[in-house]
Amino acid sequence: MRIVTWNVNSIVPRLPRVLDFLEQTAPDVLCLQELKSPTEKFPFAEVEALGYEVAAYGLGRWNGVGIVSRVGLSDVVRGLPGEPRFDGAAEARAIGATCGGVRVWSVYVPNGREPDNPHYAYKLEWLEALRSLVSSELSSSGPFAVLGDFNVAPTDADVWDIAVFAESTHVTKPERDALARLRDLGLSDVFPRPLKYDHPFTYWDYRAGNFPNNKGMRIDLVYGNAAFSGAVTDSYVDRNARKGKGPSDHAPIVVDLDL
DNA sequence: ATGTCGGCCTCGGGCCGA
Repeated sequence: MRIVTWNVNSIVPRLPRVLDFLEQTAPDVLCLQELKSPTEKFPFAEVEALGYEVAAYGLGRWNGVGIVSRVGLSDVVRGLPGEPRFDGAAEARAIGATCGGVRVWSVYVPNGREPDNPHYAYKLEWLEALRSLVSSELSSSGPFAVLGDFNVAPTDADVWDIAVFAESTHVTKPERDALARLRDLGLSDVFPRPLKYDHPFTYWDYRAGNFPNNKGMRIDLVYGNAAFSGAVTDSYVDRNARKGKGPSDHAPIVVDLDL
């Protein structure tokens, strides 16, 4: 089985690339983040024409997540139980489904903005809701994974220059501790291989030539339980999908499993 | 370079979010 996670930075302008990716890379399951589109505006017909089922969850112009599968799509859950709201509004940042016997969650963790911004406290609360969800879902021992844009770089090596992030979110101890608590539940970081350079960054800001200079971050992650991680045969960041005209600012992570 | 994208409101360009 091949499972992919990809923050596409808006599904509508990215659709040609997503369709091409589905044909070329042929994932069985594709977890999407940052649809930037309400559910009803998802391009269902174009994706379904390639033989996939779609579960999308979008509540407006921001956020939005989805799961695309050609190996079944059942027991869909939209949102995390007990998730916090931001500024009084619900946001579409998590969707779960069972695909080909694997329980999969596609997540788009809040950015946090700055450490003193209310969005940062919201981010930590959201990660705690994710921890509760994972804790409850791990009572079953089948293959399970949370994949997506975590907006946290787990270690200093996961940013191109830690000095640049001295006053920033994505690298603070509370954020990293939240990831550690997820791992403590029995998940492990399925660490992908890079296709180029020595570190598998997954995100490069559009500005200032960050991508050609490889000024990237590893903030898209695959956290799997033992049944999932033990079945992994390969994992890589498809940085080729970040190249050319009209890319997302994130690259997909491709995970192959003996499942 | 405060550097680039994308959505939205609204039809030119500003604002917000990342």
